[in-house]
Amino acid sequence: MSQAPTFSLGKNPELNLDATLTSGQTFRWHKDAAGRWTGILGTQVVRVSCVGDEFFAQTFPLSRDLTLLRHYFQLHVSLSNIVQTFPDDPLLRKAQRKYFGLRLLRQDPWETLASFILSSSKRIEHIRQIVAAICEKLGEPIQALDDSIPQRLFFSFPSPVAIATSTPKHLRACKAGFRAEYLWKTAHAIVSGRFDFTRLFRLSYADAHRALTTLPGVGDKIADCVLLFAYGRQEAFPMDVWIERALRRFYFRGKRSVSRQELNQFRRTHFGPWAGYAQQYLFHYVRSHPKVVK
DNA sequence: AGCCAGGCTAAGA
DNA sequence: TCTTAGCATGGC
Repeated sequence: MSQAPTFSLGKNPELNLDATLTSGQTFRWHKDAAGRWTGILGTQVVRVSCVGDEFFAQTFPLSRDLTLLRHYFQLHVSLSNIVQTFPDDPLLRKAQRKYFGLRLLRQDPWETLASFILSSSKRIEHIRQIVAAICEKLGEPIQALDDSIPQRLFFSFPSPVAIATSTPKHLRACKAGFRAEYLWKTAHAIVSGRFDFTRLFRLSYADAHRALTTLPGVGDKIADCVLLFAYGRQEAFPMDVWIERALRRFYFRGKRSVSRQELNQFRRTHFGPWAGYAQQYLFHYVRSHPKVVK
């Protein structure tokens, strides 16, 4: 058998694969002993790595068109320009210094929506387990016929139809718990045409956010995750327990009496035009250094 | 053993 | 309009 060729996507010093792929925006990438990352984009298995400043990729089956990867990693986006717009405070300075190269991905809307419905009140490691189980049970098998891939069988992310024609009971067998009914009902809303997530691209942030929260299992936080990680809406600032702790501790001196509404007002105004990016740096930093907020 | 996790929903104040 | 119990599950 053969080995797939490796393509260069050029030099990019603004790409930190480890930070990007472990920062809780995506749940299906795996790192091998050589430091390469393997993931699934649609029905294609891809393997990426950085050597020095150079970004390399292999695709299975072979594809010479790397447009998909460039789009997924948003390689045209200048991180240094973005980081410049962040407010200047000690926490953000530390986060961006330590994890510079952390990029927001542009992921598939349905996979992002479904994954984050499954994410609620779960640790990232466990979200990965649930998503993996759902893909194995309901996704389509993908063969990566290449000698250099140890695990040759992968699975696509199950379509809305696949989820909808499954059952909540089946989804619970994937350890989805109480999120099973949410995912199943949301899949039905999409299959039936009651909800069209391609339409969201043309809506304002506020309207898209409102539309998403009509879905079962999707509230303010998950809507923001979907808008940020799949639709590229930089205003979205997902506030989970970690971000909330960080805001209270570092921007309100740990004052307990700060209301939720004050925090909302703050996150919408303080972080500038790339607030979503700032949020991702904060999140990854405090989650990697839990003691600074606990 | 008890607590917590990239929350949401519905009931009650 | 705002708070809060309840909801599965696994890891520490």
